[in-house]
Parts: sequence; C-alpha cells; structure tokens
Amino acid sequence: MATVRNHPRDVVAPGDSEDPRDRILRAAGQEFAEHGYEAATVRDICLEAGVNVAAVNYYFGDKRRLYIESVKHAHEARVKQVPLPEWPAGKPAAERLHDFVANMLERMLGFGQPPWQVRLMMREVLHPTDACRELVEDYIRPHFALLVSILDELAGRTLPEPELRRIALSIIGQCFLYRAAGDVVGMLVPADELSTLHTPAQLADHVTRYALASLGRGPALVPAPSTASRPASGITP
Amino acid sequence: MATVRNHPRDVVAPGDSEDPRDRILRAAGQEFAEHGYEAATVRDICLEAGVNVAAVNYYFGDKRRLYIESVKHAHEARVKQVPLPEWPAGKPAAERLHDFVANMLERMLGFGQPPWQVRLMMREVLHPTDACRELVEDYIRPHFALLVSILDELAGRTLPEPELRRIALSIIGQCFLYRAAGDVVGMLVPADELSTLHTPAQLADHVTRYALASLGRGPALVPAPSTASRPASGITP
DNA sequence: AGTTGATTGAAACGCCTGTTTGAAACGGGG
DNA sequence: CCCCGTTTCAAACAGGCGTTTCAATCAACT
Repeated sequence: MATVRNHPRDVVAPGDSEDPRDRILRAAGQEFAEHGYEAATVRDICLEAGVNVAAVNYYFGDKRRLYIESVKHAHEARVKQVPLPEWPAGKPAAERLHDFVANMLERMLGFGQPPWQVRLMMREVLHPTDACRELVEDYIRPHFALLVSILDELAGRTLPEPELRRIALSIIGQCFLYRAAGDVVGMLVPADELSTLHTPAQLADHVTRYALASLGRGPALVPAPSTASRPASGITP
Repeated sequence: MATVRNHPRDVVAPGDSEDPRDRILRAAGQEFAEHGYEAATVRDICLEAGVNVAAVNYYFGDKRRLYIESVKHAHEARVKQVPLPEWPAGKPAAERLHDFVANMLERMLGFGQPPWQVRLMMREVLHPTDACRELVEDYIRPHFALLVSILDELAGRTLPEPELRRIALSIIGQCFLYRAAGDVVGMLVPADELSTLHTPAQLADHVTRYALASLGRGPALVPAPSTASRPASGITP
C-alpha cells in the first residue's frame, strides 16, 4: 500500500546504506548468492541487514519478490561498475579481442568487486528463474553481440554468423569454466601453478592466443614441427 | 544397527529395482538433481520411491548420508555406462582427440541416458560438498589425465605440462558451457541453428577443429587470407 | 506353533520456515 | 499541542521440515 515514503532522506549520505530497503537488498543478495533461494532464510537476511523480519514483507511483500529485486539490484550495480568496453576507432581487432576477454575474466574472477554479485547472477545462469530473461537481454546479449562483431572483423567477414557464434561460445566457455567450476579446477591443477598461470590476466592471454591461433591470425601454440598438416601418433609397438 | 539383511534377495530380479534401498537411491538422485539438496524433501523422495518416510532413516540414517550415497550411486552408474575411451595402438592422436571430445559431449548432453545423473554430478561440481573430492579423484581426474596425454602427443611432446593443462581446460570449458548454461545458450542462438549446429556430434567437430587449428595441427578456421602471421585489423578510418 | 530379528506403517515429535498481526514509536503538518 | 501516515517491533500463526517412536508385519529357523 505504501509506495511513497515521507522519511527524511536528505540528511543521510546517498551512497551509503542507511536506507533499510537497500540494506535488505544487499543482505538478501549475499545470502541468496551463498545458499541459494530455498536455503536462504528471511530471518538470516533480516538479521544481517539489522532489521525486523516484518520489514521484508513491508518493503517487498514476499520472499520471491525480494529475490527478484535483489537479482535486478546486483545486475544493475554490475552494469554500472563494468560497462561495455569501448575503443578508439583504429584499434586492431586482435587487441580488442584481448581486451574483451580480459574484461570478461576480470568481471568474473576479479577481486576488485564484491564476489556475491557475480555468484548471484551465475546462479540465474545455471538454474534460470523469472529474473533470467531480463539478465540475458540487458546484460549478456550485448556483450555476446560485441564479441561476435570483433570475431567477424577478425575473420575478415568471411565466416557465416552461426560459425562466429560457435567460436564466441567457445571463448566464453573457457572463461565460464573457471568461474562456475573453479573449485574443481583447483583440484586438478597444482596450487602453485594455479596462483601463477590461472590469474585473470594470464588466462586472458591464453584464451586470446588460443582463439587467434585457431583463426589463423596468430602463431600456433606448438612451435612449428616438421609436419604440420598430417597428425601422426608417435607411438607404434 | 542393522547392516546385514536376512531378507530373501534371490527371488527378485537383480537388475530391476525391487530392493527398496535402490528405489530410494534412484528417487533421491532424481529429486536432489532437480531441486538441490535443501529444496528436495525426504517426504517427496519416499513418495516417489513408494516407501515409508521411516525407510530413509532405517537404510541411510540421515538425509545428508542419503545424499552422499545417491551421488556416489549416480557416479558409479555413470562410470559403468560410459567407460574411459580406448583405442587401438596406431590410432592418430587427432582422431583420439575427436573421439574423446565426442565422448565427453555425449556423456554430458546425450539423450541416451537418464539426465538426472549428470545433473546431480554437475551440482557437485558447481557447489562442492563432501561427495565432491571422491568424484574428482575417481571420475574427473582420469578423464583429465587422458586428455592431457592426448594433447601432449599431439603437440609432439614440446609443450610443458602446465600449458597442456590450460589447453585441456579450454577444451573442457567449451563442452561444460553447453551443459551448465545450456538454457542461456538457447536464448543467445536462434532455435533452428541450435537444433542443427549445436548437437553433440556437431559440437565435437567444432571443438576439435578449434583445438587442432590452434595447435597448428589442422587448417585455420578462416579460409587463408592474404596475411596469416601478422594479426592486422581490416578497418582503418 | 512359537520365537526371533529384520522390515514396514501410521502417527507424532520438535523445530524452523514464511508470513501476519496489532500495538508501539517516530517525525512532520494542522 | 495533537493528529496522522509511515515505519518498526515483539510475538504469534499455520504449515512443512527432518526425524523418531512403537506397534504391526513378515520370513525363516527351532
């Protein structure tokens, strides 16, 4: 029933979280990201937000609506923090690809921003709910389209769109693995190697080199052997 | 307290699921895979298995232990259904790579087997619990090691192990994306394109060609432009 | 037939969940 | 000053959860 508030808003700092609504939204995002929708409880959320349990019902009406709002909230904060990359007109496509991949990895793995926002969005990607379609249209599709356009230019406009999309998904998949299955990757790779080679910056280099090589726009990953066109197994009993 | 059963087991068909223990295990796997650990309820599991609620406590003692057992169960069934691929001695490494990728994609996306088993294991990969370490050691690591060895041979033993591991993870990531984020992929790609180009077989071809090209063991994805070694942008204002 | 020990059944146990209640506290505008 | 809409609070609600109880059932053995 109450859409407009008559509370004095001009005294509190606008960027800080004095508003109980924002506090709930932030606490909900953290809890939902950590435990998932079902396992997260409104009581824990309100405890962390420092408000009464009735507040979530007062401001959002429902647990489900609070969830949707918190996903939107995290998503919008993310868009503001990490906008679509832009380049000066003459920038080579190969460098733009590297920048794009580095940007995506930094957004997914970087320590600069609170991790729960990405985790929350990742949950939506893995198990879509109502909030997912908006997420795709507003956030993912533009990034995807930009990547496809870079690849199109890189391939000299010779490849059909479906093929470009497949290559784009191949690039995204490599980054996605480290975010979604990072724990398992950590079990498969020695610890020291993980901290030196599997950083966002190192991975961006690797993924870009991998893509450029496969497109014929960069040196192959293997230092030019004797025969390059016919793969032969080195073992014969 | 009851570890050994004196129930007549010789009369029921061994492959079928007359044993209540197996029925619970299968129902639990489906429910856990569909809704996750917290959201799945013991009552629903028992309803679907056609047993009393007390049975889960009698046979497994606990919901948590039932979960761990059901993950193990699905995992072992999976290992039996899809064993590690083997090849005759002379098989070229490139073909083995293609077989391996096709095998992995078939295992992840194929319609031949009940989907809930993979979904259950995927949950463990994305949000590891106690059952995860076993899963990695028994199931994932051997596959990973095999892929690394194929790549090693393909590269003519010229690349260091860390680099091989990164390439292996790049290949796995591409397959992983379609399994874990399949719904979002479906939103980014036109429906007809999805049903023709994004099948397990087609994807296996794509991922393999992508890998071989990047290693310099196959033709580049772009049909040989004028300059191939120097990445140059085609646009200059 | 009677005994035994493993299974099953219906009902109940606390406990915790999301949600609601009704009154108290708050801060301007009459 | 008192009124009034907005916001907070402690307490309670009904319902579902995992788990336990205890008697009934069953097959096999003495």
